[in-house]
This record gives sequence, C-alpha cells and structure tokens, in this order.
Amino acid sequence: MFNFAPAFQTYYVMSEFNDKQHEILLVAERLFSEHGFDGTSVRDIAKAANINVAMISYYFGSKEKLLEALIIARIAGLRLQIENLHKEALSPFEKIDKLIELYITRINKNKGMYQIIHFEISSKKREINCESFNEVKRYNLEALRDIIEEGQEKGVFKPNINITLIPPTVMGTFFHFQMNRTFYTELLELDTEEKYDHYIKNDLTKHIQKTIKALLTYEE
Amino acid sequence: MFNFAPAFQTYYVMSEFNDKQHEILLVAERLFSEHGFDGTSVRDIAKAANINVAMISYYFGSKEKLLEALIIARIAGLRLQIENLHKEALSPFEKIDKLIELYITRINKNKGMYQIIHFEISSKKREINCESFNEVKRYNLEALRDIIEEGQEKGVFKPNINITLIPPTVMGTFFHFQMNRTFYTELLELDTEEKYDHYIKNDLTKHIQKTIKALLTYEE
DNA sequence: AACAAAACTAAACAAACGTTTAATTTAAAC
DNA sequence: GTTTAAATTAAACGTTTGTTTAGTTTTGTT
Repeated sequence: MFNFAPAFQTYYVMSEFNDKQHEILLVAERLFSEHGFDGTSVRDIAKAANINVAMISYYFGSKEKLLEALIIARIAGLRLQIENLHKEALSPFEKIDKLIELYITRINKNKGMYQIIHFEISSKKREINCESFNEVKRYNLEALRDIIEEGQEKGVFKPNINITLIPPTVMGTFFHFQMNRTFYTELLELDTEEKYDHYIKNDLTKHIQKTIKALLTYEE
Repeated sequence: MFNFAPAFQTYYVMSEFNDKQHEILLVAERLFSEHGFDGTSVRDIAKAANINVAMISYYFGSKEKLLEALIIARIAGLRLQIENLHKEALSPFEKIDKLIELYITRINKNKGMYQIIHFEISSKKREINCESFNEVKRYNLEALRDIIEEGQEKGVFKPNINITLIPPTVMGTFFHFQMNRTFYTELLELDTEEKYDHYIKNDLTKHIQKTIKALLTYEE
C-alpha cells in the first residue's frame, strides 16, 4: 500500500551503499566529471547505469543529494597515506620526493573527483559542504610542514619558506597540465594513453619534485 | 514584413559588436564563470543584462554561439605584452620576475574567462575551437623559452630544464590558489577583498617568482 | 503458501529550457 | 512626413528537466 523510499540513507552516517547504489555513484562520478553537474541529466545517469530514472530519487532523494553523497563518499579517499612515511628513516630530500609522488598518484587516481569538487566549490550556484575536504587539505599540509621543518632543523632546507603555498604549486602544476591535456599531448607528442601516463609518472613528477627541492634550498 | 536577424554577425570576422552586444557578452562572461555554461540559462543572462530573451538569439544566433563569440572575443587579450620586455636591458633574473608578474596580472584580470575556457576544454560535451587559445599558449611559451635560453647562454641558469612545464607551474599555482579561495582565505585570514588581492600581488607572486628562479638555478 | 517489505517500473507531472514567431516600436534615410 | 530597415517585445513553441505517483515484481520471513 505504501512505498517506503529509503531516503533516510541520505544521512550517510552509516555510509553503506548496496551494489546498485555503488554503480549509480560510479556512473555519476564519470558523467559529472566529464560533462559537469548541470551538463548531466538524471536520465543520462540512469541510461548509463542501466536503471530506471526513479531509482536515483528513490536511493538518494534527489540529484543534488546524489552529488552530496558522491563527494562525501569519495573525499575520505583523498587523505595521503603518510603514516608510514613519517617513521621511515629517510633524508628530508627523500621524504619530499616520496610525499610528492604520493600527491601525484593520489590526485591522478581521483582526478575525476577533483574535477567535480573544484568546479563545485568555485561555483556560486550550490554551496557544498567542503569542511571535510578542507580537513583533508589541512591534514596533508601539516604532514608537509612536519617534513620541511625537520629538514630546516637539520640545516638542509633554508628558512623563510612559505609552506602554505607549496601544495598549490604541486597540485596546481598537475591540474593545469591535466586541464590542457590536448595542448600538451600535441606539443609533446604524447599520442597514446601509455605515453601520456608515462610522462606524468616520470617527467611531470620529476619536474615537480625538482621544483620543490629547488625552492626549499634556494638562497635568495 | 520580414525580420532580418543579424545572424551573419556570428562570423565575427569584423568582430565589431554594438553596446548591447558588448553588455550581453559582459554579463554572460560573469554568469558563465560563476555558474558554468549549463548552469546559466539565457533567461538569467537576459534578466541580468536587462534585455529580452529573444535578443540573445537575435544577436548571436544561439546560446552556444554566444559562448563561441565570447571566447573568440576574449582570447585575444590573453597574449602577454612581452614585446618591450625583450628589448629592455635587464638581467635574466629580472626578466623572469617581470614575465611572471605579467603572467599573474594577466591571469588575474581574466580569471573569469580562464574559468570558462578551462571547464569547456576539459569538458567532453562541447568541442570548442581552442586553436587560437593554443596559439596564445605557444606564443607565451616561446617568450619564456627565449629568456631562459638567454640566461643559459650567459651561464646564470642551469641546463637540462624542462621549460615546457614551467607555465603549468606558474599558472597552476595561481589557479589552484584561486580555486580553493575559501580555504586559503580562512587559513591565511584574508577576510577582506583588499587583503586577498594584496596577498596575490605580493606573497603569491613572490612565491612563484622564487620557485621558478630556484628551479632555473638548481644543481641536481 | 501467505504475507510484508523492499525493489523496481512506466507514466505523468509541473517547471524550466532554448528558440521562434508575429507584432510593435524605434531610428534613420529620403 | 512618409518609407524602410533595424531593434525590441510578449507570447508561444516543442523539448527536456527533476521529481512524484501509483502500480507491479521481487525478495525474504514466517
């Protein structure tokens, strides 16, 4: 007689989704990152996920709440795995190299999600809750600060370094390269997916590592 | 009897718009950058520009052609004014400083347009003609290459520098800072527009200048 | 087998979308 | 002052939008 839509799941406190919900989230992530939130209709998602349009409202409440659920579900994966890095007996230079490598691989894996978040937080249309995203950024920044201050105490890194602006340089360089992919693909003749990925893993990562190490040791 | 809509103006060869067309382009630029192309309706534009909805189709043919016209009209302004920089009797270091300052002020003035272009070129929905945009990027890259190679010949810059990846670092750092404006506003307590602009003009610009100069002189 | 809850569907809904139409007003030319 | 083209308008067009409804099928429990 009555239809009980599980809209209560929009609290996500349990954050346990069934297979169908996971599939919807996966499809939505791809389409939102490729065409934007406003450029993707619920029917696009339903068609790509092979489900009925009504299932989106049924499982997530609304299209906007689907976006919310997606962001919350994915942000947890953005925190860097730096726990073991701190304990390892490495030089400050090696730690910087490893941290940047962690940054790049992590961003590279979640580039679709970053695309979505970056558009949404700089958009004045919807106000998404970016507090958990900010928390991740603060956490990653503190990890970087620890490593740099350790290097400064050992005398290998120079003082007077604006540590706050280093993540923007690391991530910004990657994103700008990614954003202008077609341009750099043509310029550097990275005509296959493999060549492109190889360039990111090697040349781009090395460029960023070299840049930050140069900055940390630069005599003004 | 017949209505002759000036749809021929969509060729833009003359690229001469009247006051009303300029106003529409200005409003569309703001709204597209704030809410995205798909997040902005022609009625939003019409209301903000105080004109009738039909005027957009009348003057530009369609909403997509309006975007096209906007991009073509604005891209010309993105080329750096480096003509006189090359002639000036400055050291390679001073030239790098000046070029980066030019980069930042230019991006800062056109950040709305960059927001639009970056979303559109990385979107798989519409295929915009980015050739003129790529041309600007190639031109600016060559200007940078000239300065760096001059410095290398003089022996003040090290060899083996990936020049191609320097613009992504310069622009990427700025854009990432801009993209996460609310986060850095809170972190650095830039609670007024003046403080924020001052931080970009001074701290952020100096950070990028220092970073690139460090990279150019870094002994691996 | 019988029942109830959950999962799923096709259809309908109103609102918003980009665009066009047909008519009117404004502006310029003669 | 008349004529003619351009500028501007309100209304309507057909789609597409996100969401809801009302019903059916599936699933799990007793």
